[in-house]
Amino acid sequence: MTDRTIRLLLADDQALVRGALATMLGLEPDIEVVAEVGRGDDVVAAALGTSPDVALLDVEMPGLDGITAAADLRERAPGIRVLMVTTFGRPGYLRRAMKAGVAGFVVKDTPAKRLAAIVRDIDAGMRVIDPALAAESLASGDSPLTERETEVLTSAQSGGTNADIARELHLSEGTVRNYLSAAIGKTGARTRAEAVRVAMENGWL
Amino acid sequence: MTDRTIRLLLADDQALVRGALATMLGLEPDIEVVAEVGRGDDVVAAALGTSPDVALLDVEMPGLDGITAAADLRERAPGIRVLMVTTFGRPGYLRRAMKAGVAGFVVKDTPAKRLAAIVRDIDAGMRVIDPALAAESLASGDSPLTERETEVLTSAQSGGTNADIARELHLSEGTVRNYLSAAIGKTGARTRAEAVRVAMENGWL
DNA sequence: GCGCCGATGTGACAGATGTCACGCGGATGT
DNA sequence: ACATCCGCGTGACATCTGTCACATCGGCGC
Repeated sequence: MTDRTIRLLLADDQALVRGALATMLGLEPDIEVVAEVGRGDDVVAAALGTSPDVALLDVEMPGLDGITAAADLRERAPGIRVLMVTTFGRPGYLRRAMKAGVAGFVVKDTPAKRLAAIVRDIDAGMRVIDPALAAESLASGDSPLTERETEVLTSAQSGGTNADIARELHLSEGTVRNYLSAAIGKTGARTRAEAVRVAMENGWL
Repeated sequence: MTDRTIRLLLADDQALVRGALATMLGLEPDIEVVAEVGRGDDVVAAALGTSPDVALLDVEMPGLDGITAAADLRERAPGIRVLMVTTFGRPGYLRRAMKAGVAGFVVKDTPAKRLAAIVRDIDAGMRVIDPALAAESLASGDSPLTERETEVLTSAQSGGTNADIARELHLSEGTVRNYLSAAIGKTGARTRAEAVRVAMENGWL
């Protein structure tokens, strides 16, 4: 098991970051970057074609978000261990990522020097979770919002009126008002805009 | 002038990205990374202490945003040429960055291989502007919002009521309503939330 | 079965929001 | 000097929002 080369798949939508990470990790003698993709919906195909040991996925990607890509990967290529890397430490991301069966989750604040070590740990079968994020996740807990409330809040993000939201979700305007009122109450906000902000910050959307 | 080493200052709040860029650019024989900072308000001090030729600044940073940092740099150390690098191609950023006197502006979608070449061009006195961004900037034009309208919209981002905004900006509630009404009209929106979204997308905030 | 809860809806009401007309003063350009 | 624009404000008005009480219906647990 020692002296083996770790085959790595890299997925990040920002070419500059992707390239820089590839160069940096490629310098490690025991790591070989075998695939680089910039879209979430290219991940599975690249993985099947290059059979990496570890897949390093960004959460935010066009086409398909990293978490969904991770879930797909688990289904189509269960042997590949996934390490999620993300810009923002939204607690909701962590929860969803864990459900998708990822092996590790770190934020981009992690010192660059440590990344190679983390990749090795992941390859060795360890779980690596950013401790600050894990704490945040426990603190913020599960979403208190029901499915409908979440839908309504999501629809409210774009700034439409109750009538707009009602049309979009095929509900009556009064019902939309009720859900929004409930969501506002549960988030401790005083307006819909504030509720949207709070829910987003907690990863409930 | 040839065969000289380009001294580079790197500023990005994400340690992973910063480190990866430093490693990658450090591999170039004619580039030396002489300073790495993660906060906008550390840029000037680091620049004065290490006298770099080129400063590569991210727009989004805690403490002080990259554009303001670039303006400060221009004042305190006018010899240093600034290259802005950013995640999102908000047209407003480009305009403000140009006003701050930066020498180059590229998005993080730029292929990693090109970055070293761009740094060399910047050092050689060239201007490097992402062409897609430049076009977008022309298309979206200058902000139609007055200073006050912009302030009120900015304050409205957090989701507070008119009364909250009035308190924050020391205005009367009626005045806040007027500015918001004007901003809503100018952005073609129908609610404040929509106006905030439109203004953000156009880089007017 | 019975109770509870979430989804859905209605009606009513106070308060917030968006629009409009209008006023005043200061800065700026011609 | 004069017009014009912006900053700042007031008052009035229609509409939208947020809250509450209440009702129906379908699951789900016990």
